Amino acid sequence: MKIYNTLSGGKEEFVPITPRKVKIYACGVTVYDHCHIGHARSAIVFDIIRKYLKYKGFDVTYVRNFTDIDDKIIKKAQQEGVTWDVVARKYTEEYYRDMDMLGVGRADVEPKATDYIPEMISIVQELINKGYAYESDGSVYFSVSKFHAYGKLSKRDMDEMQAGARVEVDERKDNPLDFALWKKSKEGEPFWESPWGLGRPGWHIECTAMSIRHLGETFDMHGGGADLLFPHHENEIAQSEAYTGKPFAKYWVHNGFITIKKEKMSKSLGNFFMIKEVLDKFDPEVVRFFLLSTHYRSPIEFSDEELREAESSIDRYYTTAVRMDDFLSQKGDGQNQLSDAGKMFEKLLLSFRDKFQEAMDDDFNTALAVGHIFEVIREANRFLDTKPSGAKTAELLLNTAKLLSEFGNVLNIFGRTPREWNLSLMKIKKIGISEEGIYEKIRERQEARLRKDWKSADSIRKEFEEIGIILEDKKDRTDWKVKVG
RNA sequence: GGCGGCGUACCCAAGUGGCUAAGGGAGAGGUCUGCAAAACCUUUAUGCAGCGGUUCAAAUCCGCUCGCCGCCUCCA
Repeated sequence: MKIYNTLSGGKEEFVPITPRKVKIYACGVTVYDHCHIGHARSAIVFDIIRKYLKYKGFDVTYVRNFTDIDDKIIKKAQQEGVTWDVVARKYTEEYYRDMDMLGVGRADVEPKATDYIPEMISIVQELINKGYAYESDGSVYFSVSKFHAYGKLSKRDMDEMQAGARVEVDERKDNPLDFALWKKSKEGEPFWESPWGLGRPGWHIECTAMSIRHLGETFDMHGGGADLLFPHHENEIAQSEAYTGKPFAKYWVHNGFITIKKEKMSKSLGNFFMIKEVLDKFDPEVVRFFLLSTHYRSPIEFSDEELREAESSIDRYYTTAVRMDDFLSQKGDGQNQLSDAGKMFEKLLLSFRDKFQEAMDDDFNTALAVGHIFEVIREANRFLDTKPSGAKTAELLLNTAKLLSEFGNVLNIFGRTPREWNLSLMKIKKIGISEEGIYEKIRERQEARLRKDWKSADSIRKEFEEIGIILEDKKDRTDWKVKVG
């Protein structure tokens, strides 16, 4: 399989350091505020990458950290008149709530920066000993000029960056590009004891400490949002490789941004949607599906309209699932031959696992994979339209359902029953009728239909339509579903 | 200024050298249906921002132009 590596700027054949094992470190969130949908994208992307690698048979160790001490947390704590750890705890809990609602799985290890202070201090000390870092007025800085490969990830030239002069000049630094490994704490700020006095870790050093501790000095994949590329990941590489003398992460994977009206969603622009407010209007599966319908490296435009389209797509799956379930719950008539249409469908079906994997093997092309899934769905519907029957057909449709759920498992979609999907839609769209109430009305309408009282039957259906429920008359019953899109 | 990306139908989107340019949504027509819905079929890009070039062959490679965006400062 091929993965795009930011370090090389191209797709590379994926070869794990240890055969069949993959070690992934993804940068998580700084717990100082609510999570927005951009955080969700990153979490979902790496969740799917991890799932697919497992599906392919790799033994995956996935680490995703929390930054629970930094300037923003301290600022927030001061604003709210609480201590930093209260803020960190509050937003960590909120992060978990959001992720649970979204259906994003936990990482195997979810370390917090402040649990690794001794490790960080010892790395910083070693960097000083090796001459890569220097102490200045109680803080410690990494000397960028000592690490000659600096800029290799973000493809930056140190001289040009200095010419850019957008870096804050700090008297205590030898070079404006040097970054803090350890920061002296000011009066009233949280602190830990260190050889350089009271202070706290710089932003980047935590990832070095935690990834090395849990994954080793060199590991397979390091990821995060594209905005972490510089300076965060560049600095991580510098301090980690200077410290160990070994290559840090082999593959660097960065997800693209979510945009609103073509602009990057960000806190500073104020154009962001919190995860919980999106989930107030859309089912979590819709959000996940939407994010997977565009390649993870591309920007993705976020809007209600796009989400409604995603909702319609998912509904198409569940509608087809009902048709397949209906067939499977029927008794076969003993006919044990597949029709010509069945044979053609069977042949086609057999090719789809390869197609799905081929798509995912190509830098996790979920958009293409989803396209293939909908081809299966169309073909399944087409086959069902031929009104097939028999045990062989049942077997074929069972295999179809299994295949779709196999793919769905990897992408974390299609995991529910059609009924669960519709009940969830009812809740989200705030349709004020119970499932019982629906069936009662359906029975009433059924009686009218038997009397051929089409007027009454149609008026009941009209009532349903007005509250957002669609009735489907079938051979032996009437089904209901929530109107989507 | 430096570095990077994008521009594919009405909308979203895959495709990065070679069969009829995936898939979803929307629209129109049809089949089915008491009528619907769903499903299926047909239809909506002789063309992939524009111009030029390389090639037997390009949406796909190269050059230029136009438009949009990102990073270079905390940021998923």
